[in-house]
Amino acid sequence: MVAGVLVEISNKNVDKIFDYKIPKELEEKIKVGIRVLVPFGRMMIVGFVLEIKDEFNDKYELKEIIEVKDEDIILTDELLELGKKISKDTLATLISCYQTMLPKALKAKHDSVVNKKYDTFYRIKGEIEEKLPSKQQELVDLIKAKNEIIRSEALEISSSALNSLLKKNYLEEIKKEHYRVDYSDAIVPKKELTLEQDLAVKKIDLKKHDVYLLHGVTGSGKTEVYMELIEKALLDGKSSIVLVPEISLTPQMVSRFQQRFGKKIAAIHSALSDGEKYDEWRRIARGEALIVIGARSAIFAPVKNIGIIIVDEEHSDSYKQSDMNPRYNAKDIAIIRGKYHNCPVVLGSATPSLEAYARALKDVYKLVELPHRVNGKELPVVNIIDMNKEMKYSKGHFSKELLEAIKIRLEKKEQIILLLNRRGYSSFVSCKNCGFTFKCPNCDITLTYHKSSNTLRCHYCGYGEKNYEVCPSCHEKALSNLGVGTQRVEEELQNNFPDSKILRMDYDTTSRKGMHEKMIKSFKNHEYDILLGTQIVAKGLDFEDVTLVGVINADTGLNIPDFRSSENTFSLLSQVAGRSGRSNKSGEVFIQTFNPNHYAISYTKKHDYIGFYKEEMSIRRALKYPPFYYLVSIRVSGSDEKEILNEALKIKRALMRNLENTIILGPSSATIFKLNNIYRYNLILKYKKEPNLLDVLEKILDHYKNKVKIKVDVDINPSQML
DNA sequence: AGCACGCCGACT
DNA sequence: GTCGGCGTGCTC
Repeated sequence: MVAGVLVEISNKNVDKIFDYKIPKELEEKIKVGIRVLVPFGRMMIVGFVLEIKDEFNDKYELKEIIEVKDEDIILTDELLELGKKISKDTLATLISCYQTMLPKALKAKHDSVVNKKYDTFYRIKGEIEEKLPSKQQELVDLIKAKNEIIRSEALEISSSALNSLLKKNYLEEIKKEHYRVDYSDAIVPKKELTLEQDLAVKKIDLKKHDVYLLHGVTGSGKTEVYMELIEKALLDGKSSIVLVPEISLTPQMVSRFQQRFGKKIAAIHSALSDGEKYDEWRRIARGEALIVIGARSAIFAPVKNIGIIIVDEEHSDSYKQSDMNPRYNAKDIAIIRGKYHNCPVVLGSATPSLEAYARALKDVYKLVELPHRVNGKELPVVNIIDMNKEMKYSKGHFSKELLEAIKIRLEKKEQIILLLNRRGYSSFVSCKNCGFTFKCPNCDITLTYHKSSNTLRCHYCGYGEKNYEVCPSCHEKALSNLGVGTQRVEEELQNNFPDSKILRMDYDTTSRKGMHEKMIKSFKNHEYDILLGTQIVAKGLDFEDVTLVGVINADTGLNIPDFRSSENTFSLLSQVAGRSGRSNKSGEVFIQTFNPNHYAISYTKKHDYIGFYKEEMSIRRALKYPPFYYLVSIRVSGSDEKEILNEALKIKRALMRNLENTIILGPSSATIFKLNNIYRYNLILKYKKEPNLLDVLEKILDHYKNKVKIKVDVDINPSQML
């Protein structure tokens, strides 16, 4: 017998099946989907068994498999097929796909580090006829009563009694695996659904595959809908996967699932150690955990009989892996798995991605709506503050209106959330007088300021011009590059309200394990009056006493050199506005901006998703961006700047020769042009229909696969354009 | 990935 | 003449 093995080296040259003889003594143990140790060249390497066959390849002598690494199958047929599909769609090596599907502990470099832990239990073995000393008898009685007993409990009674019983061979020893993560039992029964929620649940057919877009305003109770659907699947004996953008940022969501479903859940998050992740993975594989909740990679959870897949906050770009291969999108994987299991996939959001909403309108996805808040209240009133006017009176970060509103809420002892938008911190030039920013005439993307050359450049097409002294719009000498730090804003806030208690939450203060959760708890307990933070404060948090939300600088996000910057800004502002007035008290929102007329801001004020959608779609259509066109970004990087640019141009020419209906932009320098002495150039492809595209790209990658000095990375449907 | 083979430059 | 540079190719 011969096994086809894929070795654990992520390199296009060895990304194929190598055949090995199966020694007689291993024949029983070798199964498709397990890992084995094989000799490879002069090395010993772990690989995955992908096929088992009879016939020999007699061109050369085959080597033998050395040993078996797994007793149980770790890649099921479904996951094996899924890996092949991802590899094909993303042009990544097959082995890299399998590796991302598995927890770290199952990868070659780690598997000696993580050990399974066991608990020892004892049971009575047969009849005991002799008369036992009292302590031993006590122990025997206890074990008889409980059927079995854990070692620690036995030791509490008497270690010597236990030892004597063991010596006399009266006890049977049982080893049970000890999981490092423990969940308490379910304690909270389900809430009564509102009519609207109930209707949404009924629209989703659990018996067949369809993709649903659940468009529910902030506070409309999407989570209750998810839980009801999961419960229905559970009654049918089926499991579920729930994806959330970043699980460490949504502890409230996890705890609600835990309270409702108890030990049936497995929460996979970054705070878990490799060993803990491994334990969770095995609990899932054995069917002990039926509800998996986690970030992007949780879509690969080894659940068997899936009844529903939920992707919460589907507009989030965190579902796309963009920093390494395979550059996959968990939403795509969700749909593939949904088809395989013939179960629905529910994409939920208050501000759906344009792609998803466009598909819903075309009936590719089924649209389910939750237009009202569960508390029956209207969405909070949003006030837009024109900071161009404000800046004439004060030089701080706060407008008079916002300060006044904070004062009133503090007096009423209500809570406040302030968002300092730090996304797009990269330098761009804007006019302090009129708010003018420089845009690329070809791409409608904010130009990035390059200090060294004093130029403004477009990172899409490479367009560049010299920086200006005077604002071309209002002719004032008021151009500057903007940037604000949280500490400075905190100081200013404290000076204005010396008696208020301010909690600052950003990536610096929450990086320590568990800090984020602790902060949320203390804010919920009213230990603080004001929560000041970055994007973190916008994510699905539910604070009853928050009645005022302020956005200090709505603009920075608009100036990110990315065609999605308006969409992302609209989405962020809508999300953070939704934190206000979630219980009985009605809420209000203040948004400070230098662009009060920008549509991303004016539609936030009106809570008008559809209006925003229509306006943004017309821009996307005109400029040939998704969802009208598909994008591919190609990055060429290496240490020799001239050579890299040259190769990028060669690739462009090759693409132009082989593709008919594709627009090719660039090469242009990447946002971070030089990183660790590696230069990076980008090409961007836009196309509607190009059947040969994957083949052409594959050929280009093949051409560069042996070149050490030049690296070519392809990102299909990139989520951001850096 | 890791290792051997092989074909040109500066050295005991 | 040789030691060693890393560019190229191969691993069942």
